[in-house]
Amino acid sequence: MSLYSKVAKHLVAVDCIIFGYDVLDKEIKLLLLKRSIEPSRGKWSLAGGWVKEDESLDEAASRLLLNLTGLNNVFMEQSYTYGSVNRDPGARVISTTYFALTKIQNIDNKLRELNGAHWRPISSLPELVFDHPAMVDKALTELRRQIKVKPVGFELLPEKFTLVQLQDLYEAIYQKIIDKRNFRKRLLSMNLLHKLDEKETNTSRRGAFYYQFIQERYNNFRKNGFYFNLDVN
Amino acid sequence: MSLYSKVAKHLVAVDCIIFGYDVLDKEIKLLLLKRSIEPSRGKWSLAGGWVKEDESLDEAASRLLLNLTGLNNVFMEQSYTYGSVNRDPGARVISTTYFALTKIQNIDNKLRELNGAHWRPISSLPELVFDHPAMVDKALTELRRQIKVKPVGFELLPEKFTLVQLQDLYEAIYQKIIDKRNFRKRLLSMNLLHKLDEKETNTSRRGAFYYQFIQERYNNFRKNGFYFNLDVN
DNA sequence: CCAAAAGTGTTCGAATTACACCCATGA
DNA sequence: TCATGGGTGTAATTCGAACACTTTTGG
Repeated sequence: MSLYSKVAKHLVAVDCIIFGYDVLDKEIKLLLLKRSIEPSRGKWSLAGGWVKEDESLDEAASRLLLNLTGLNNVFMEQSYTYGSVNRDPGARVISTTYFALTKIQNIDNKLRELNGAHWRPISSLPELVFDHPAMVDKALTELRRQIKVKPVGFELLPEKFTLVQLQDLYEAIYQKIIDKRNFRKRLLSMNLLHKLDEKETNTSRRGAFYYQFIQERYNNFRKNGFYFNLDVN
Repeated sequence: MSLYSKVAKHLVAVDCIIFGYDVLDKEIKLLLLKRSIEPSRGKWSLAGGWVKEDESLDEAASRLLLNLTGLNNVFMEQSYTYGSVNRDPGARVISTTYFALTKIQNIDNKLRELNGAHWRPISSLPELVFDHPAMVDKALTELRRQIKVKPVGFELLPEKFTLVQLQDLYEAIYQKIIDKRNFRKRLLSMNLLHKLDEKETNTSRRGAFYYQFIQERYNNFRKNGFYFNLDVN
């Protein structure tokens, strides 16, 4: 510390943009909280917290997510660092955002409620504090970009899912209708999916087969890229 | 400040990955310095500095670039924030990187030399301190990604350039040979370039026509994207 | 007149898009 | 038996990739 004395130090926070996907109402949702402290107490915000002296930014983000949802080992990636002097009216705070993709049905709802966190669809978000709307925008843009190149979509679905559910997810993210036959053709040609014998029978009489992704191929795609381009300008 | 008392504060730095392109030897270069302070005094590093209390991260990065090169209003974009606890052996420092694209011939060489900064080709970088190699890698990946989607390549070229020079630049960035006819076809079909009457006559007897980009269309492309895909796997 | 770099079109194959009907099932 | 959502193939078009020769000019 002595080496770098006489230098300004800063409050550093981490804010998490936690995405979830609701298979039933086919909407991308964000996990949001009501602030319990001033400033802007009672307004909605992303899940945020301070970075401790002895933890990395990544660790801080994971800690926040764990405390809020009970989830560990979730897909999470740094998005952007917000450093305007007056972005937080309470003090000069520098904040790094992370976006996480979670399986909505896996989170610990006791923990969630204890923290006053709620899922809200991105199509009708409440008013967010500070520059949190910009944070959400940027993370969403990043999600749309990445989903073309990594199979991140699956992080949002349950372990077993139908092709219809998978397509619904992509349509929700792109906000665009996708041709069913072309979609299936592309996906199945990747040899990424394993068809199960089981059917999902709640949404239709006929039932739709469940699929799982083949873990090995999936990991490979995560590393080397995916190229599933639905070319949404 | 009082509102957020009792919270750890951090040293926050900015590091700039400053790219330049040398038309003559057709290489992408980085502007690097020898550290004048401990730790690692004498080793090479990116241009870095502390973030002041009353400036944003963006401002800090611009200030560093200005002090080092005399350049203002340069293409500069935040890349990533590095927050491992022990990344800097001297102290716990959180550092946000920015990458800048500069016209190598426009920088103030007096200032540059005064600061002990040198251009080094990315193909043979000296050993860099700390996690600076990772910072460079990430910025380079980002540059390669962006050049497909925004016409950022032009930021690295002089105002007037030949099609050969432009292609050389793309080849330097991609490390890949591009078909001359296809390259020109694509580029000219975008109506982005304006052919001048003047020729560059140093590199050939015949001479190659200079081009400029059409500012209006250029700005438009920067906003809305570009789709200049040379599809490098 | 020749060496050296600039400039210029066409063909082929692959990939993407558009598009409509049959199937299985429970009520 | 019928209403509902699940599942399937082919033809047309577009786009990207490959490829070689002519032009200009200073020495």
